[in-house]
Amino acid sequence: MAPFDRGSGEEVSKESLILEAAMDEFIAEGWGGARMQSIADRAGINKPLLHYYFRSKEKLYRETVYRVMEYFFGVVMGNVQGKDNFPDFLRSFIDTVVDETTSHPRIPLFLMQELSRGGEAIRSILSDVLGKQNPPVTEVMRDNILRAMERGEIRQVNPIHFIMNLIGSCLYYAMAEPMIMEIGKQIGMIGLFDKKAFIEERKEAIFTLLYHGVANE
Amino acid sequence: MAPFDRGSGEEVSKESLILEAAMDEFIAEGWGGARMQSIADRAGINKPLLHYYFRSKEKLYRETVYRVMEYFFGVVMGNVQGKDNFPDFLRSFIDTVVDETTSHPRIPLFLMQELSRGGEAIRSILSDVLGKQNPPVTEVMRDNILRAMERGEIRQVNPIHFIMNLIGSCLYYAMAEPMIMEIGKQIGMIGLFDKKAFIEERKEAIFTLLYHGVANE
DNA sequence: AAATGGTTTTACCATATGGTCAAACCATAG
DNA sequence: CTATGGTTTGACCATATGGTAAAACCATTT
Repeated sequence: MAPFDRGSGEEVSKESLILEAAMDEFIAEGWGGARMQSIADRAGINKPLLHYYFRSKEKLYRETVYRVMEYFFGVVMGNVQGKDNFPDFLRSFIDTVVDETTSHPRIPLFLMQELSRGGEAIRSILSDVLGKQNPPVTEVMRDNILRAMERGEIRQVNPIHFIMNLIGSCLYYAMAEPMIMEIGKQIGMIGLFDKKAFIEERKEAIFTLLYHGVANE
Repeated sequence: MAPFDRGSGEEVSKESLILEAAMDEFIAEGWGGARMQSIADRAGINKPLLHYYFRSKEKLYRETVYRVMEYFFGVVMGNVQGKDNFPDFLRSFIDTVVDETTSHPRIPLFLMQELSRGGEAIRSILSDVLGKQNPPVTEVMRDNILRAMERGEIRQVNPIHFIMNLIGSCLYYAMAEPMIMEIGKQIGMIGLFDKKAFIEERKEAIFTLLYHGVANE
């Protein structure tokens, strides 16, 4: 299911159509390169109608960022909460983020691109989105790590660094795929390429590395 | 030293000035949002002069991408080659990439942004840049990992996955700093903030996690 | 001094851009 | 049928964009 499908069967609301189109355009062209006309074209409508639904480019953009983050953090939350066992938690997070970003690689790239605009927007939106979850995913993750440390299951680590390593590892492939393929070819490490198998391998590799990295043997 | 300084003392060549300005602009606004006028302004020259030195926006852009990659891969190469001991190699790589990306966070964001345009350009440029190094950094890294595996110093791992986890971990903070700060605040994990100390902590955290992750205890 | 050749600037163009307005459309309610 | 109110459209505007032509500048050579 694509990020903005309202799910409810046949009819796709025009707003959703536009937001899907907007995301495609913004992610492909960047904020400054995105053209309202192109968004309209992608959505199969005309430009004035765009402005009818979303008054300005800025508003449409912010709404896009908001929905993307809400969607993404929602999915992660859904798969991560309730896992009170550290390996399960770790596996769920990795599986979710890797699967999600490889099937929608535009999402992390879009957010990164927004970060490269300075990060003001993302900061306020992030605080909005997290504020609406309770508890926020971020807290759930921190607590999982803290609890595992208390139980002596893992070494003492600073959760924020562990989380960064985890997220960085999970996002990198989807974001940098074209580079990875080139490097893989260069060093003869990627032969005939079965993407699905590679993704499974990837998830396993991340889990093994990070789990061994923190586990008290 | 900034990426494009020609180093040679007082005089800064006009090309370098322009490329610096171009990078600032492209990274802040994206390919489509970057304005030739802004680049000219940043460089303190006028627009026709821009076209005099770099015929078109496309050419200026490609040149920027090329130099950024050449610079970055060069720096990494310089610090990583000759480290035939695995922990040294790992430390050098982490130190280099973390320091480099935190002092020039625009670099990874710029490349990611280029990836979000589709990755065609980056693919061909990457193959160019790696082709001019001999051996290419990528091979040096792979070989370091393979040798450590042969020596039984580390577990059997797929080098390409290890490299991805390594790069992902090293890049993530610089790229996502505004998000991290927000999350850090949310989960009360970042107090009064000493950035320099945090960076050192970060490098240590990456090294410890990844080294324990692969080492044969 | 005159000529040369690289550099810099002024004035400009065709086109594309975000955005608007008023008219047209169209389903539903009275 | 007619009125209502949300939706859709064609025509349009002020402005900004990448790019160019040609003239002016200026240090060096002859």
